Amino acid sequence: MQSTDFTKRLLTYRLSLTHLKKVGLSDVYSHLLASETGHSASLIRKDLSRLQVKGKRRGGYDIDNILQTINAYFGKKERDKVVLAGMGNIGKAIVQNTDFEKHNIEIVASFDLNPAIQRKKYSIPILPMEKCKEIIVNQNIDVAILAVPAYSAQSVCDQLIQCGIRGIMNFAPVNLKIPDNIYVSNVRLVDELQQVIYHVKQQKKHEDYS
Amino acid sequence: MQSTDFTKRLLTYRLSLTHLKKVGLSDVYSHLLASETGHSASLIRKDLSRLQVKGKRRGGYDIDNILQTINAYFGKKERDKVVLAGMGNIGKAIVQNTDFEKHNIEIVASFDLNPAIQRKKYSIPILPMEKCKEIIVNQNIDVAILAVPAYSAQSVCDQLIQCGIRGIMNFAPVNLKIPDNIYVSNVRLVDELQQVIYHVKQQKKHEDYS
DNA sequence: TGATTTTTGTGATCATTAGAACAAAATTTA
DNA sequence: TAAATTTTGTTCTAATGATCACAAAAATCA
Repeated sequence: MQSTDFTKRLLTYRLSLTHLKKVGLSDVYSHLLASETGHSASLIRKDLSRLQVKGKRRGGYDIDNILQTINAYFGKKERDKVVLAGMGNIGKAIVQNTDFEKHNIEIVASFDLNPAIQRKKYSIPILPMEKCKEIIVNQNIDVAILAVPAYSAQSVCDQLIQCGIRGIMNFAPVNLKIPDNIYVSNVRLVDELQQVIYHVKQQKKHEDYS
Repeated sequence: MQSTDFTKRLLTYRLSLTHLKKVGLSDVYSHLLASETGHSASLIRKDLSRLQVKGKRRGGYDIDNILQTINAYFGKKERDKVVLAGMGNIGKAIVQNTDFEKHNIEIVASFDLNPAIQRKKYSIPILPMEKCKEIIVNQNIDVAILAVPAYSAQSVCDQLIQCGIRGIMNFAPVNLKIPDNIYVSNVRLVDELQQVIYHVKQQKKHEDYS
């Protein structure tokens, strides 16, 4: 299973539209949204058409209408609950990141093997791994953030799936082995940076020839 | 400018291959690498062919050979240097993440407005924003990690570009306005998680119909 | 009112890319 | 040595997806 570009674009649109709304706009032309997001105007019109968002010819699209439709697309009626595994550097950063909360995503608990970390005070409960089944089953959680070290990633992943987790955002630099009804999104920070470095090098090389 | 799937796949291959090597293998079949990475065997053969990596018919590919070729592709002869802007939660997590170091990427310094953070001890120097030009120009840095709050992201981004930065890994949830010779990779943690949640919901919905 | 301009909405086209399929090579087995 | 098997390497095909281009609509202007 893999993510579509379409859903990714919608979230980009949402980001720009909330910004534009904050700045005071209530309507937007496909062309403006294009320059904000970096996607072409015609692609944006097609995406909106696919969402069945109607614009006014020569009047643009209603921002609130688009935003509501995008949120409906992602089924954001009630709060989404997730769990976190691993309270290392990345786990801490995630817990302290207020953006999840802003988008109505609640991290209900985190699991960590280290009892010292469990005793520290965070805004959410830090529990030993054994509690994971209890929380996931009782609170009916589908999605987990995996932020444990590489060496334990696969086994923690297996445990989470065992408990009923269906989707994982994985920060560990490993290619997880998973059944194909489980959705995994790999966040590879090093790879991402490596690609930026690569593209810059390429561009510089290209400039040298001109 | 945008990232290709090809380069992204190469890094996935690298990840699996280093793992397989560690486990004791020296050769690999396209089929095995396929099951490790989740890409199809024929696509992997095509990618390797494109890299001009030769395999032995019925003998598979030499792992070291692939790894060397991939590293050469990314120009990893010498150490790559980058700077970091922002020492909030994400900035700290990045500085403490040892994976960058492992891949021969050096974060040479971080910039932050807060003098209290500047005085704390980290493995790299934390400097006021004013020092940014000096560091970037003197050390000839091309790439920056942008981990500042959303409200200051655009202005810090502009400063970095002013100093000569050509590529940015951006963690701030904003669509940066940049000249089109600058490469930006957006790491949208909330969006990523939102997509996982979405796909799981979709799959569950789909199951209900069967 | 009629002409002109602006912007949406969509059909057609073009390009990219993944996968299927198969021939060539190499190794094993009988 | 000959047959069978396995795996690469590449061509062909199909599908996806983005852009182009233009018609329809709506608003402004003369």
